[in-house]
Amino acid sequence: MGEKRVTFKDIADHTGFSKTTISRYFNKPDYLTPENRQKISMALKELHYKENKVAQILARGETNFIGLIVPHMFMSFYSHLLDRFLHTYDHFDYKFLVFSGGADPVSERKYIRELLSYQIEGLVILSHMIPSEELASYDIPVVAIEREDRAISSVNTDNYTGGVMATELLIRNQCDQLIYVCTDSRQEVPSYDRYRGFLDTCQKNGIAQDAFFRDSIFSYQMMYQFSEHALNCICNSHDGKKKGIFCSNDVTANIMLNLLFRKYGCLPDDFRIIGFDDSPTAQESVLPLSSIRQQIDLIVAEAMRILDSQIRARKDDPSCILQPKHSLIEPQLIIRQTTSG
Amino acid sequence: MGEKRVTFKDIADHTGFSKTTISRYFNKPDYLTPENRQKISMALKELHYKENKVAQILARGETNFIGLIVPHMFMSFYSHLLDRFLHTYDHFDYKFLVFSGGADPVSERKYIRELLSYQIEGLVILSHMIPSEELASYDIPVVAIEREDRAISSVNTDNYTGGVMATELLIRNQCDQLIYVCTDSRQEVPSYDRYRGFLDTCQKNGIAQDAFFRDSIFSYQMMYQFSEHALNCICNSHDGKKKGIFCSNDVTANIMLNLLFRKYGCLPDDFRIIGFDDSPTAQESVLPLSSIRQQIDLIVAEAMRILDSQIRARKDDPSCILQPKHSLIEPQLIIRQTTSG
DNA sequence: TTGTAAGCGTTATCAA
DNA sequence: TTGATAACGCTTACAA
Repeated sequence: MGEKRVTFKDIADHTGFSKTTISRYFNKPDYLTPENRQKISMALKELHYKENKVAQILARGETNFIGLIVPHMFMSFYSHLLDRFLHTYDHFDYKFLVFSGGADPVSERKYIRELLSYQIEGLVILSHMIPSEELASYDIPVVAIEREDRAISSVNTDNYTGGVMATELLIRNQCDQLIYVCTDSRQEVPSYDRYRGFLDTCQKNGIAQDAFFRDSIFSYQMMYQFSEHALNCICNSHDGKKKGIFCSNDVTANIMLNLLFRKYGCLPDDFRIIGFDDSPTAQESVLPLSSIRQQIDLIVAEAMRILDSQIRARKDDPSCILQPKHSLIEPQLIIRQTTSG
Repeated sequence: MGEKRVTFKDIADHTGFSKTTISRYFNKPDYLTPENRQKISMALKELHYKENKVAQILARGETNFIGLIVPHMFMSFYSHLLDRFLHTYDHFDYKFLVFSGGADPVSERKYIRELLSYQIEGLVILSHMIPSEELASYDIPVVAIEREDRAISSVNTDNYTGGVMATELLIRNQCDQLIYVCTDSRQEVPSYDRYRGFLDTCQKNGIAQDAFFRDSIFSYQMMYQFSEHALNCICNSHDGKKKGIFCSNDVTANIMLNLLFRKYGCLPDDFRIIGFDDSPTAQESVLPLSSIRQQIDLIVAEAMRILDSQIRARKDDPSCILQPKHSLIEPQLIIRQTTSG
């Protein structure tokens, strides 16, 4: 209980070596003779030495900290991403200082200032509060995922292709009226490309299309109401047609499916639905939902590749300029029971 | 680009004060005259000073780091907890170093060693890999949530009461055959108390009961298969009775509900279902699921209260003994459409 | 192969 | 109200 901290000095005194030699035991063990290594090793155990990386940081000027800001964790997309980032520790040895997004830019700036004061070497940003130009101005490597990324590096799903895949599947399902339902109407967000892919594909195939956008959705309740409203409109406007609904996320798709299921006890033949993300919701819904999978493992791997290479570049040449890199990851079409083949 | 780090020394040189005075500007501003404060403030801006908390840690011996180990983030319970913990930053100023659980105790021990080397002042542990006795031996404040907690502090939902609530609701629904379906059979886990509450309530009311346990479930697929198997058994064994199914989590309950819905197009009248956690799944399922809510906000608030008080106690008296505290948080009965009143 | 001594950027203790 | 000076625990030239 309450033992004083054991330091290199204590080990040095106990073994008769200098602090330097103890340091070398950890960093350049080859310089020591096996016997001396043995001696030090014993002393470390006897005195219950515990290493202190804070001191090491100060001396070396490297923290191996990466800051990570998620907007929230209620969308499984974000928690899944976070999980994968944390697991990169096994490869990269970066430790993650994590913040869950503020309600406003002010508190998020506070988070970032705090992160910088801990000398983070890079930042992963999933939240949308701060414009990329400001993030770039902090002059550390930053990589964004599925958010506005004009001035910073980013990794995103190839949303356009995802939109095309979903739309083509609905067309193969003989739908003659396609509808895009979206819970975020901002054009600067990468996911807006899903709509572009949808539109182009409808046009190319000469299929009628319709779309519902809604902004500022902060809760499941809001999403439910919006979906219900959209579905009512769809039923009223496109009666008699075979309707293919493409939702910008699985939660919305699931709500649509549930509404139909409660009404008809099944997915009626004149409806086809596909979601986006391939989140757990997609397989857990009453009828497993077709979806466009975002390959989160690949997204994270690529994000870390970019971040790590920029961090290394900075260590070689602290004044080097950080060129934003933008990577796209292929989506995957996941066909389940709300569409056929 | 590539500016050298600006330190107190630079500010001191620039203003003609000493480093000490600059430090005081931040920590004891009252000692300075307003004019001098002004001068320093200007200099900080001109030179673009950025504070360095790593140096501060070393000098002060306080990190304000809390380590946090989640088992994974695929169960929304954990990601929700994590989200709430991160948000306590606004009250407590603790920063969280987060690890997502290892596959085995060996890698998890590595995480803990790393955390300790960063001089964390406390540990929140949600994963199950390391026995509490070992965690206690690290001699820093530790608080566990919904895991084995013999030797460490913990905050848990009052699972027994939760079990009673669920069971009583099913009885009020005129069920005459109750079934508990559980995806974790370890008796040392707090959630086992749900079963005890279930059993006692069945006995007290003289209602027939049955139970299905399965261990080592690592994926949705396994959970699905287990649920399907259990439901088949239930249908075969208890035909003609009104069956009240109490699932140890909402995901299992949702699977059961989906299986019934696909078969019958509705929840048949001789079935009632209730889950546990009140996770998003519960409201998103085809028929909104009744559930026992774990009050995550309260759990986290209480966990931080315990942790913070032990951390403070340790600062006053580094040799003080850490008495494990165990708190229970009341669950809430959430009645939705898979049970009535 | 090992040691000396000067950092790293703060804070704490005294003294003025 | 301010300033020297010595920590904090480790790394890193440079020297031996």
